[in-house]
Amino acid sequence: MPSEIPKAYEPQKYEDDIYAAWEQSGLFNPDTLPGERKEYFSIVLPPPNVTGTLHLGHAAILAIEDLMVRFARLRGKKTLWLPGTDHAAIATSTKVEGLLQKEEGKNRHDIGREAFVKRVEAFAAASHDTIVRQVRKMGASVDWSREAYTFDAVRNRAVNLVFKQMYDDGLIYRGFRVVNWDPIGQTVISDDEIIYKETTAMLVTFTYDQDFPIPISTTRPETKVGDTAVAVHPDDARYAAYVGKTFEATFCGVKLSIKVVADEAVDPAFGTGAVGVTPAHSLIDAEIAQRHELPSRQVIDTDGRMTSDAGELAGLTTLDARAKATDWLRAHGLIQKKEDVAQNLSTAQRSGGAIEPLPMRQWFIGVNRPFAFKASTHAPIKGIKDGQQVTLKEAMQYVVRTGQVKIVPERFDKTYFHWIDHLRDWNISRQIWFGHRVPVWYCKACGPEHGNVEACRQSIVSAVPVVECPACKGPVEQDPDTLDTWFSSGLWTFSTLLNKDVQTDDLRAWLAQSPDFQTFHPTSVLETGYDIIFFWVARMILMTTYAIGEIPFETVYLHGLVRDEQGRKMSKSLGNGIDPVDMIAKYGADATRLALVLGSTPGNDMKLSEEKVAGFRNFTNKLWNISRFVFSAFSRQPSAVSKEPEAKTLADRWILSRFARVQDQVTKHLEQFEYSSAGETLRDFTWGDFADWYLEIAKIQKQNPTLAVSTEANLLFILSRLLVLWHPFMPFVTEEIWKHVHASPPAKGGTSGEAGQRGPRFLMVAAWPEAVNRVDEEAERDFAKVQEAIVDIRNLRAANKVAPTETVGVKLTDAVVAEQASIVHALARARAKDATGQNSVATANVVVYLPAVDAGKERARLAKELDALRAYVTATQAKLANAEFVSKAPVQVVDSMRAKFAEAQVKRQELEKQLNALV
RNA sequence: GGGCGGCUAGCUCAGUUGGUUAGAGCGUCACAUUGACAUUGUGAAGGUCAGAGGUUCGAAUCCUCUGCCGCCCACCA
Repeated sequence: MPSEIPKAYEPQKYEDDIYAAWEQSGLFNPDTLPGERKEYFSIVLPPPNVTGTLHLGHAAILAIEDLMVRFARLRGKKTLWLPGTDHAAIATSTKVEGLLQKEEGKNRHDIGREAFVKRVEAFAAASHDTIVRQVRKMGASVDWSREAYTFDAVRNRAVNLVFKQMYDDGLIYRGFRVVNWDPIGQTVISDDEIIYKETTAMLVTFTYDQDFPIPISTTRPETKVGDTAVAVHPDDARYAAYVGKTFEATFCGVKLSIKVVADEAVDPAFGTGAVGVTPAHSLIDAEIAQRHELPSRQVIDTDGRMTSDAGELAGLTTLDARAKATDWLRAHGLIQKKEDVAQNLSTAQRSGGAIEPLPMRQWFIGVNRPFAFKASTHAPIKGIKDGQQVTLKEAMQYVVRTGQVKIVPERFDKTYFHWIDHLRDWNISRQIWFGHRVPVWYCKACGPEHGNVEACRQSIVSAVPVVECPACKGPVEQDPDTLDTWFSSGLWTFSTLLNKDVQTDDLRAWLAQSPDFQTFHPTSVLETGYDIIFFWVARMILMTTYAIGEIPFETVYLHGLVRDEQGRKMSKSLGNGIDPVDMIAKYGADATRLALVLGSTPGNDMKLSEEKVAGFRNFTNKLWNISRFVFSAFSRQPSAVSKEPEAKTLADRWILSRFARVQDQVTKHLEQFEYSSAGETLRDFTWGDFADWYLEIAKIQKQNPTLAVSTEANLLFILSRLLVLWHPFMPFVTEEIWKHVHASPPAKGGTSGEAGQRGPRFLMVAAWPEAVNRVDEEAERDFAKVQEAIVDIRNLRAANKVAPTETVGVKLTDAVVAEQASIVHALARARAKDATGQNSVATANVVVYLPAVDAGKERARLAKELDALRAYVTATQAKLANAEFVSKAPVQVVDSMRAKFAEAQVKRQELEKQLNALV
């Protein structure tokens, strides 16, 4: 009953119950959505790390995606938002290792692989519940019945199948090369997991020994015991005489055999223009070495210590060795120069360890290797034929270039292509224990690791566990490495849609037997922060186009990162984080969501402050009170409740016109991913037009018996539709108010009757309002004048410049009916006070009359603009008519002149029409 | 070194194909308010749209250059 609606909206009272009711209703599940839904809309939740807690990045993802999803659902689409969590191999492993060290002073090797993995899994399971609870708090309408995990049995099978397929296609290979070794995490990492840190380093210029003719510069003297060459630029005259020669030198007790080679990679202007080449410990040097067939000598091991090949430096850490090597050089008088230089130190994203390039045998995905493309029969990529030879790089570029995958905002296309251009083969094996194990087995008895029986030379790659060597029936052991976590994430859009009950070793057959996949793939939108465009977005495109011949999603929507008031990234260590969980507790999920969506545009970072959230809490309360007024101020006659809107007064015409316009704009904005604009349009209408103006007018209109019913009908009409429009932005408060919209009015005598349901019980499955053609420009113009007049009157009255009985005029067009006079009149009275501070009871005579004065201003403006245009048209006409000019000007110039001219002509005609309408 | 973005009111930001007098929220100030809401209402002040040049009848918007801030990529050893 209206009188029972509390004065202020307290989100904490309602949110949990509403969410529980939604969840119970089955409406999150597309299979149990009401009505016939032909089109689908699907989106996967970027799986939060299972060990994490909800931060503002997640909150932004949830707010925006829930907005997309609820909009789609309200528009009658078969809508799936699929949740899940990410095992985040390295991140989780590192975290648990840290805890283990802290709590028990042990490392993972102390407790062994099996025990360690168990521990990680226990930890993951516990924190999984936390993050999932927090996702619910945000109001996310995800289908929990389909929840997936990147490291569960189904996803593991998918990973193994794709691995095998890639191996069979020659895309996955095992190679021995210089990789990024993280000595702290004790694993290799991919190029994308490196973070560069600005540091200063000592650049030392020296020669290996007294007899060596070419000085070189380095910041890492200790690695020079592994040098096998000195490279110079081919055009460098200083060293031309030495190129091709080999010199013997002894450095720190190591006998070096240094060949001088010429290579384009060397910058002759840097340092001495000569580079000591260390093939084993520098990627660039390894490439030089490959070009010149130079030998490689490893002098650093996986613990970051010098190997026994490092002569006097053997056994030292790299830092100690660096000091010792420098001392050695000084002692031998070989140093020519020492200077500080700025340097970008490579560190591991997760462990922070300084990356040590080491030559190792690892698994890679070859991005430049051609393979026979296998097209999808379900949703084929346009333009790549079945069997066509393509590379992964080409496929990744192709789907974006042809617009089959659209990136919003568009400018990230460039970032994406730039990344692909520089992409090297992707190192997918990791030496950590937590993660999808590389599905490769080696024969213990006769495999390449232990013998050289011909039949066993190949690794045994299999999607299903291998128990014995197919060749010799001997025992096998699985590759100890695990896969990069992004390998499994890359399959996410389709691996989450696989039917877990199907047993098959053929991925395509599996997909064919998975109804969810058939219905919901490719997904409609992938929404995430731009910071993981390479890690995730690009990898999904790579994996999905390759593995199933489909695009993973049609649109990529990249939101900006949420920063604090000083523009810093939110982080725990800085202590500057606004905790969304706190915000929800304090201001409600709706306010938190609004603060994250309004005032932020895709791809641009946003700053968030608590004040902003508080501001939107005020708005949720405003909407609540608007509803409270509408429900309580009227008798709620059934006749009004079920009535269509009726424009009896100017104010009615105006508000219905404005609403029709707003409804249309909001729908368009949402369709175009302009969420902030959609929300702002709605807020301005709701607060500014509807609450501040129409509600005030409604108070007056309802006193007029001939207007009471239609006014109520209009209020209810707009309010109920506003709730639908607002629902994707703030689902909780709108859902709560919705209950009142459809509650029956109190029966005569005071007892409330049976709830007379009209429309669906849940707002979340109400119908998105149909577009209506009710825009009434005349009413909008007239009402604007009334508003202006009212404001003028108030100001004049406030300044006591108008006597209480003075007449103030406002001109309206002929559609004005008698009611308008009283409306304007009453509003002026309500807001005016005389100079003594007393409410002025004496009525200001506000009369609506019809002098044609106020068109003057606008006419003058239009005339001015028109004059300018006319002058232009005349001048251009002359120019274009001038054959001499045209013959001199290039064709394009003349064409663009003509186009502009035509445009100006159209514009001129429009203006003339407008002007004539005013006269 | 290469690329991308930003610079609009005190603060945070909109500004959608170039077009009336450049907008919103917060903040500030003034006024109002017993009846939907003080989590309120009305109004005001506050902007040479970073700078310079160009295209145009007309530029915050398009082009060129410059400055400052930020991000991404590369990694000169």
